[in-house]
Amino acid sequence: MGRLTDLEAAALGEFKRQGPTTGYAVAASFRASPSEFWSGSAGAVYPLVKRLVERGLLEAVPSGEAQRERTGYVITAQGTAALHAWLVDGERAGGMGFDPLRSRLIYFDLLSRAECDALLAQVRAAADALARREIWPAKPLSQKIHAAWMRARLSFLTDIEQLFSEEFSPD
Amino acid sequence: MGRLTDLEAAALGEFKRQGPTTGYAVAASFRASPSEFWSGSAGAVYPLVKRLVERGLLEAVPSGEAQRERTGYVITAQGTAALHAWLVDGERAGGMGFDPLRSRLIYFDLLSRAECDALLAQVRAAADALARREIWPAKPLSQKIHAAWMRARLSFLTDIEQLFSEEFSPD
DNA sequence: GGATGCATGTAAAATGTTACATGATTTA
DNA sequence: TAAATCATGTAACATTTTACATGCATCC
Repeated sequence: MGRLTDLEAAALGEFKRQGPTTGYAVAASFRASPSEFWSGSAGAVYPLVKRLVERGLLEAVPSGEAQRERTGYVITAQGTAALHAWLVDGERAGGMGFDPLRSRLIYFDLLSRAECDALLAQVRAAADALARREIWPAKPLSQKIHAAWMRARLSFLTDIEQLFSEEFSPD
Repeated sequence: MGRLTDLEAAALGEFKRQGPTTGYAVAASFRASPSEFWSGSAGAVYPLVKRLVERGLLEAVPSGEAQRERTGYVITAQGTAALHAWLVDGERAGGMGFDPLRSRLIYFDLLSRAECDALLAQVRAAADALARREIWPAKPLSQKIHAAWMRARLSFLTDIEQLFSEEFSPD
């Protein structure tokens, strides 16, 4: 048993979504993510797929007559159940997660105003670029979720800029 | 050389903030974080401190006459430089990070409307609780940053609820 | 014919989790 | 005096990164 890690769940989700597909394709999906959190490295994905097969959550499908080395996998009923349990886990879904800017802001008092301004400007530029980015899978709803996230992130940035300009200004 | 990981940087930041202090105290700070990302487990922190000392970023301070076993550490000039470099790294600061709800929403089509509503309700309850939470360190600015983040997260949630109610309603 | 992409994997190293183990001190 | 907190650490295990290695197929 044991709960799925986020990576395991995401991999199962991709196998579910993409039907019988390869570890390579799932790794590529991870690499295509706008989040730095999903490296999609071979060293992470292939052993992961192996473990999921051993645990009965994924199943290899026999390749008809393969001209090229290639193993397709599908999610099993057990795998779907495990993925579903991960999906509806409200406790974990309600966590704060990780944000690389938020982590830094805690120590913002070690920066000068100029450094702080420069940092926020770079983050805003990155956020603008991410907001414009087409995400994968190219489904309208996914794009809307991404847009909603980026909107929230930009409004956070605006609040922070406001907060810091007050902080630095003489009062 | 090598860039600092986020955990290394956060540890250095805490040693910097708390002055000569123990690994135990820094671990406790991590555990006090509202984010599930900072476990503050002994097995993570003590080996980390050891590595940071070996790399010359942290330095043990001789304890006067210690009644209890206890090693205090301070950040070195090199450590401060490394922490600073991490802080102003706009490229990393501009990343999307990890959000446990966002990760799940990608696979939202595997859920029924009722499950989806239940999940979002739980996440909203968690976000409300987090928004009210006093964070550590109890500095007004930290609290304001936390509040700004939670505001952004709640506005994201509202957008998502709106989006999904449109998605589920017959059109 | 060479670059790129598809496809799989491993090996070494680093990192982190979980659980255990110890013992002093402080508080109720 | 019992429980909680301070304080340090290790051992086994799981996971992930980085880098290497291979070979086929396709595109230019």
